[in-house]
Amino acid sequence: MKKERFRFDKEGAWLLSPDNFIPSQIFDCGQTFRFEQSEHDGECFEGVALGRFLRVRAVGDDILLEGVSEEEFFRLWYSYFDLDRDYGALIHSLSDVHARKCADFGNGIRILRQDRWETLCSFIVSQNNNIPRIKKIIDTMCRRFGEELPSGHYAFPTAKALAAAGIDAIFACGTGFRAKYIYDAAVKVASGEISLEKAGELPQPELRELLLTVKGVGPKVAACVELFGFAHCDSFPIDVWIKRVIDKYYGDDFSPEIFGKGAGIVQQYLFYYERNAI
DNA sequence: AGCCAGGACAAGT
DNA sequence: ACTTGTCATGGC
Repeated sequence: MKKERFRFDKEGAWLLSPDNFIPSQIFDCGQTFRFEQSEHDGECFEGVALGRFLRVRAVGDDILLEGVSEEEFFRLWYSYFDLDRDYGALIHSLSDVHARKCADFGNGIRILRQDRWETLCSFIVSQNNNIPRIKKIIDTMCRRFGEELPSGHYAFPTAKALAAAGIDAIFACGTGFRAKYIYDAAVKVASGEISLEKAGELPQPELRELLLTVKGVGPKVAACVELFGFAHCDSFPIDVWIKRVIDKYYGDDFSPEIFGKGAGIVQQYLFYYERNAI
């Protein structure tokens, strides 16, 4: 987005008539598990991201990030909301009919560039689970092992904190059989055996290989971590919903490549449409 | 009661 | 290289 489309005042940071930015679609499309709709005028979502409490309000055609300074906006949220990407151009470039229909339906979605550790841990929790329960489990883990913020909310627990907590304490958050997986990921990251910082430099195939060394991380979880944590927008997570989509609209010889560059983003349109428009 | 959920793993063909 | 049972838990 161009710079004249932002404004900063005592209320916070404003996105002035942003393109392809609908909070309910961004926060409620299954990419993040830490935001909830709240009671305010207009569409409003709040939650914790990047170690900070954030409230996002739609005011008319504009979006307000409450209490966010210009410095903080460009340091954290510009990248978090992927504001450099032209989603409109991507949508218009789609030649596949069904994908285009889904993209038009979910045209307010943006792929969040989330914290890598939080993304890895959250999508381990997600396996064979449903979104409301994933949110509940993650909320419990944050309350028990995350740092309390000035706002009274809780940050996502660090890998070090979860490694120190141990399997039993992680299990007690309701994680079930995933507790040992979360613990393994926490130990690998906390010990430095896996550096998520350095992993950002890796090309996608090598990053995939690295992620698969974590117990409980298979192709689907790895793809989600690549897409939502590492901005690899060609990574294409296939879960039970996308399997259904492939069976219904495409076929056995389906390949994400038919969507061209940015197939992972298209996947998100397909996912959102299948869950919300049917 | 049985099935499903943003799956992965181990054991068995 | 594929297929199948298992893994916790809660909601329907």
